[in-house]
Amino acid sequence: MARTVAERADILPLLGEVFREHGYEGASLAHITARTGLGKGSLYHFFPGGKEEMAAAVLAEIDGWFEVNVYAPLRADGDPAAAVRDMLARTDAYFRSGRRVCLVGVFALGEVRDRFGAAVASYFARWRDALAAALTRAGFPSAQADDRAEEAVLAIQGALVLARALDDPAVFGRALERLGQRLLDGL
Amino acid sequence: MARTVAERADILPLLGEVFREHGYEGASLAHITARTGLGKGSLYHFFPGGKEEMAAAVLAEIDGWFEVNVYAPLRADGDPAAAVRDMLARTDAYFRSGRRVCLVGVFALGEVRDRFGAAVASYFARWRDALAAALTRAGFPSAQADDRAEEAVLAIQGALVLARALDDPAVFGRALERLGQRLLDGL
DNA sequence: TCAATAATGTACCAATTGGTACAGATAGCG
DNA sequence: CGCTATCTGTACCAATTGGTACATTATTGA
Repeated sequence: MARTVAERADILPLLGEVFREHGYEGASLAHITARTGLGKGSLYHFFPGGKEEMAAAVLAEIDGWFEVNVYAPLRADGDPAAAVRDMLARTDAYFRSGRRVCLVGVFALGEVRDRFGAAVASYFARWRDALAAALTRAGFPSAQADDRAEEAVLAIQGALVLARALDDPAVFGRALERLGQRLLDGL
Repeated sequence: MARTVAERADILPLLGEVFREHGYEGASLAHITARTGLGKGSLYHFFPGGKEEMAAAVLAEIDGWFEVNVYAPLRADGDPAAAVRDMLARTDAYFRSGRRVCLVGVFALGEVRDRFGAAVASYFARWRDALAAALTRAGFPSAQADDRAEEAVLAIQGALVLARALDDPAVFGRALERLGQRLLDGL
């Protein structure tokens, strides 16, 4: 029988797309096999735990990507203003300028939040805290940094919801624009 | 056989809860019969169109509630500042101070958006436009009013996502607080 | 080359899905 | 009372759900 895929890691992005589009419950094995091109045999070989393990692996991969590309740079020494601008640019790229939905946000709203609650909470809490750390380094008092960071993380999620609801990705761009102007305002 | 319910309208709030908690796909007939206490017979008597008709009816009911209690007051003559404060109070009450999720937002993120796209888009567009109208009456230039209105609607949705993700309803209260302070700032 | 391991397709499973059909039961009304 | 329209439970349906079992095929390292 034909060998299809080399690495388990190769199919995580495909899996991510399926969960993003259909949510956890809606992502049926039929959808998954269709999108990944893998039969049940391969799927359950790579993920013996079934759908739950697939979703957990996808969450972990996303978490890792954000840790490396978004959170860590925010915490690192160096110009905090540049770090914030960088974060916005990477966020815009990741979410395809508002055309892509946030898997973690989708999971947060669904009943699956109970199953992956820790991963979901950690993703957002670390984003918020890393941003707050950058703002603190930039010179804001701790309370103000926390407040602005929470507002920014929340605005990104809201912008993704609204962009998709209105079918207008530009909403997302405008939200990031506002954050770029206001996050570091009043230093 | 026992008569259970008098009005079709009486079960819409129950249906709304089920869709809110499980999403469209996740809201199985089993969940629905359990929550409403109605058997399939009654359900399909009230909603011959099945789940789709149930979801549409719930969306219409929510839409109507917001039209009367939120959008119309924003558009009406009278003190725009008071209207905005009123909107925030009603929003806080409706979403149970962040403990309740927005059904329309949930639908917007899911694949059901394609099915109910018009209703979903209209809900958010009318909210944004009604708020922009109030801000314009308050004296803001049109462009600024539009920008602030979009930001506010988006912040409300984002706050609901973040509140649920972090399992911390207080996030929602803080977001509304910020909106109250900033929406009318700089007149 | 050849065994061991990794990968894969297929057939199968019980449970659940949304939905239909319909025979009863109930309620309101004259 | 009795008639009619409304309501409701039950049995049933084909399709799909997530998951298992297993024989077969590739690949790899010795």
